[in-house]
Amino acid sequence: MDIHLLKTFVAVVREGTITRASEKLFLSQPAVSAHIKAMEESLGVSLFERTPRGMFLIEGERLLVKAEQTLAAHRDLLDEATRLRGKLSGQLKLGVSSSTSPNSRVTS
Amino acid sequence: MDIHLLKTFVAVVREGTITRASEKLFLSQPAVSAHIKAMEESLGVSLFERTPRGMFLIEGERLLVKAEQTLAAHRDLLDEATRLRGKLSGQLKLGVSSSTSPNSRVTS
DNA sequence: TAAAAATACTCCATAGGTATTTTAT
DNA sequence: ATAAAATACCTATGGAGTATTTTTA
Repeated sequence: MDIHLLKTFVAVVREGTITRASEKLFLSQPAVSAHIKAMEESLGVSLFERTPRGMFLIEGERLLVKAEQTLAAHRDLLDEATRLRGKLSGQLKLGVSSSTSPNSRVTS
Repeated sequence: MDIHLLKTFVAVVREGTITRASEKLFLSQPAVSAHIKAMEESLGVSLFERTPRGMFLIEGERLLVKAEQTLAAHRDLLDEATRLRGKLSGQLKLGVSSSTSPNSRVTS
């Protein structure tokens, strides 16, 4: 499962409609619809009640919490990577290396 | 980022070589190699020291912990989904629904 | 009937596999 | 020389978009 599915899930719950969520996420409406469908299928659970007014979570409060926790942990991971990037930079081949030795790694 | 990348990352750290990790993960060696590469690129950090003996984490203990925490949170999410599945089953259209009303949803 | 979601379709990017080459002790 | 990683190449699947249809209060 991709982290993006979780982001979409949370966005749809928050926004209440797939259409509004798709705007916030800068995705098309069908893409968001597909995310939700993929998530429901991979989890084996119908998550939402579909109505002409939008999407309503079925019994999914805890699932929402777990999704948010997973996203938070992933954000922490990214933050840690940023920390590392600062710490190690200079010894890495970042982006365009102008004829740098291919062996530019951490030596200690 | 896909959860699978994190699983691969953790497996490579644990096993010490991409080759052994690939066996545990039931993936080809190049697939695992690509996972690591993708992860390093998306994070912008070189995670491993490559040697003919295997892969060694560079300064990545905390990153490993964060990856494990994210995986744990995701596992919790899956568990919660299983719980929900049990709770809601019977009122869901699962697999082959033999001429069931399309309105078979939770009513309360 | 009107808003919202789902479907159909097309296209391209990506993921994974096998085979091979490169690397570094 | 050897175990391990990286690369090359190919194929198939999936993800995203636009356009359209279906749904239901």
